[in-house]
Amino acid sequence: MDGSAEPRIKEKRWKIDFEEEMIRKWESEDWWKFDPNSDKPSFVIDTPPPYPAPVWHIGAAVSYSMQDIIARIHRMLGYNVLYPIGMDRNGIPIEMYVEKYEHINMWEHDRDDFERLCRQYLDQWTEKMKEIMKRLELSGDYEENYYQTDWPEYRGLTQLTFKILWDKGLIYEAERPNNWCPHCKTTIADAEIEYKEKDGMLYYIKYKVKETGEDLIVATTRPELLFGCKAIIVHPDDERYKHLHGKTAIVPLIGREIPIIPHKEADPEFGTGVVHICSFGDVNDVRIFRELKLEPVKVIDTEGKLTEVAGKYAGLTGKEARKAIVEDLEREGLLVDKKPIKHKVPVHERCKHEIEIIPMKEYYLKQTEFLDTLRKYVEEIEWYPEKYKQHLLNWINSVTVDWPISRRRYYGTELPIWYNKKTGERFVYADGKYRKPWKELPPKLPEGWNPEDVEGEWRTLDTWMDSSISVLFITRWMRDEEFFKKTFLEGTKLRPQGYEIIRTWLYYSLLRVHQLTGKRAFDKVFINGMGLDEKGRKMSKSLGNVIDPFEIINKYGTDALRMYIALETSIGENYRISEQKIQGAGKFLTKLWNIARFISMFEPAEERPKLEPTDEWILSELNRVRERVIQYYKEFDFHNAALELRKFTWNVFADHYIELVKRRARGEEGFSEEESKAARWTLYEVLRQILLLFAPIIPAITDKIWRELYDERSIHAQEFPAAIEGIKDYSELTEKIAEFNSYVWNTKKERGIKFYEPIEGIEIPEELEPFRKDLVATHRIQ
RNA sequence: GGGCGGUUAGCUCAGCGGGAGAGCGCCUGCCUUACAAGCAGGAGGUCGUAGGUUCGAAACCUACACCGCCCACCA
Repeated sequence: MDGSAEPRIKEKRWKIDFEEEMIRKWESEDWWKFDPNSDKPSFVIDTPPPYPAPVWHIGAAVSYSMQDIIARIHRMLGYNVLYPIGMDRNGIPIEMYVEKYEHINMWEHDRDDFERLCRQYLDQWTEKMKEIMKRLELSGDYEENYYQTDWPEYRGLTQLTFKILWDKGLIYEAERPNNWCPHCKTTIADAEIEYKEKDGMLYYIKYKVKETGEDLIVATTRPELLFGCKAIIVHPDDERYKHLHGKTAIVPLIGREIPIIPHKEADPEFGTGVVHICSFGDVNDVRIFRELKLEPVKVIDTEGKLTEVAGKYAGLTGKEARKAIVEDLEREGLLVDKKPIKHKVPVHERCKHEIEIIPMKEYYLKQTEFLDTLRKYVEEIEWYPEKYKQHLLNWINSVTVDWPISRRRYYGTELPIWYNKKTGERFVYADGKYRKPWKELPPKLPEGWNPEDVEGEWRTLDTWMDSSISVLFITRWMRDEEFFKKTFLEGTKLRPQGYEIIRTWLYYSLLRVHQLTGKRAFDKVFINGMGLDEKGRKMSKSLGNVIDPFEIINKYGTDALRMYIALETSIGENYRISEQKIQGAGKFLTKLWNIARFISMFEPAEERPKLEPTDEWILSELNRVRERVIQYYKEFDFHNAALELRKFTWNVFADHYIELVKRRARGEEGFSEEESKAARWTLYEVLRQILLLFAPIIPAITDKIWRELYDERSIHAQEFPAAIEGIKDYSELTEKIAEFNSYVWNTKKERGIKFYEPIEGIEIPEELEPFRKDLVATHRIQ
């Protein structure tokens, strides 16, 4: 009989509409859920909770797609995968947004109402964000294991960790010079600082030496800080100034007498080689003040304005003061020179405003004493790719001071502290329930405290205090012992994230989880690269090269985007996003669809028939590919898996095997029913395995075909296929077969014979003898 | 200043001790009843520069140049 019929797959090509159809189907299914009762090993993915925003960056879409590929791979490898979707909603960005668009000032607005406004916008965006994530085919848990970092349940846990660490003596309060953002009006940690190259002016200012009366020229970019000047340093070996060691300098304008000290931090090559040490121009000043036990002077206040120590300049902003002071110095002949200079200034990564170093009373979390343990953890973790291990080590090695964790902001988790105004005592209380100390009392007060005298803390915690325990939250630490054991204690824990938050999210997570549980937070860390534009530049609003993921998805579909991701991005490398490439990757979907459509014309053979050598060849080649692909998957290398699979599917299976068995499958050219059945069985089997192996990367198209041809139950509920047993291994001959086919096609072309017309005088090489019948039929060799 | 990564076909990149490769683009011929978003064929590179190790180097070593990123106390 003729084994072919009308194809069961009707549409001529894969349509984007099918993606939405699949996504809707998945929503009502359960294969993506973590099953607490399963005996399978747990695999926990501590996905980065995105910060909700009205639009999403294509780079983020790519990163999250990669995480989803990893999740799907592990389900199909036989793991019980916990893949929660979370939203990070605490912190400055939403506050700044509300201030801008509601035209209000946070400090002048009622706090309750301000928080309500924050929540209102966040809720709106959170829903939008979930929609985007679903449309990206992210198979995370949006239900039972969904979370938000501003949930009472989450914030309550953060407060509980504060209390635990407080009781352990790891948190303390101190007044120290801190990074202060005058724009956000809060202290920030070193990890939140970045450096920006700026044009500045280097001013050469005349100091006097008291003992000798000579001039001493100091070069500085910030003359307004001279009110905080407490010392002059010169390099110990600098011949020009050796005679001044131990002498006294007089600060211009204010006449303060300060010591001249030899110190190796002064670079003889820079400026005049003379440095004035002021509170506080930079971390160097902080260090030298501490080293020399100098008493700091507060020159800049929390508003970024000069304090009363600046006399007539008090109340001016730093910039205004600088201008006025420079003018005055110039008038009095104290300014000898000024030169433009390019220098890097520290800015707050959130708002990009220059930070000041100001002594503030804040709470600190001890971290320096844990660095050795963290270094050990870093070595134990499996890194994908390995090279980012060094990034974290570099950061750990640069940590020298404890982490300031209190923030002067509103939308965050408050420090769970109450103060007794009468006695000055402090009460730290938390039990897992979220409380706002500035508006409510704890369930109990220390003995002898009168509620009338109690004042609650208003400050919030650094948002990294919340997000750094995400892995504990999702594994239900302190909330569900059994779940925690099954996931955190017994499971494999993966942290996938971008490299830009290695020193924050990853570092703080390792630190905090260790402090709280004594355990290493993760077994594996996967660092994804960053999306650049076609020319290799960062995407930014100012360059106007930002791509909206929805533009791409509406045009080419999510599967095409994901195929592009797998094909084009090496693990951990930055990648260039170009529409052309996404379009190119999408071509494979059409090809795969048509392969399936072609195969769907045939009756599937239920039982495995006796196979022909050509069938054994493609199956043995498939066995090899299958093994390599699964190995790649285990190493998170879906890039090479995709390349391998595409090559096999397109350039071996479609181009050669399908061509070789077309006629046999149809039962033409005198092939027997048994022989035809063998071809049909093999076609279905190879496609089945290709679909399974491709499913994590292109989930919609593979599932659509799967359901049409194989099983109504989703392909994503399946495991990867096993090797095919009991066949002769012809995989060594793949090259030879391809070469022979090319040779015949070439010859026909040279002789002007159409591909489907017969040809004479072609010898079949001896080693291809087993495939003679299929070769003869395919090429119509006479 | 320190560290890491890179420099291979027009573009993007893989290869990391014995045949210089892929995708996209380009050229030529084909509507061969799965697929023209396809099929078949083809052009194109002294593998950044200079040394060295080796029977043999794009790959290993050294130096240099250029590019990118990270860290750091340029006041």
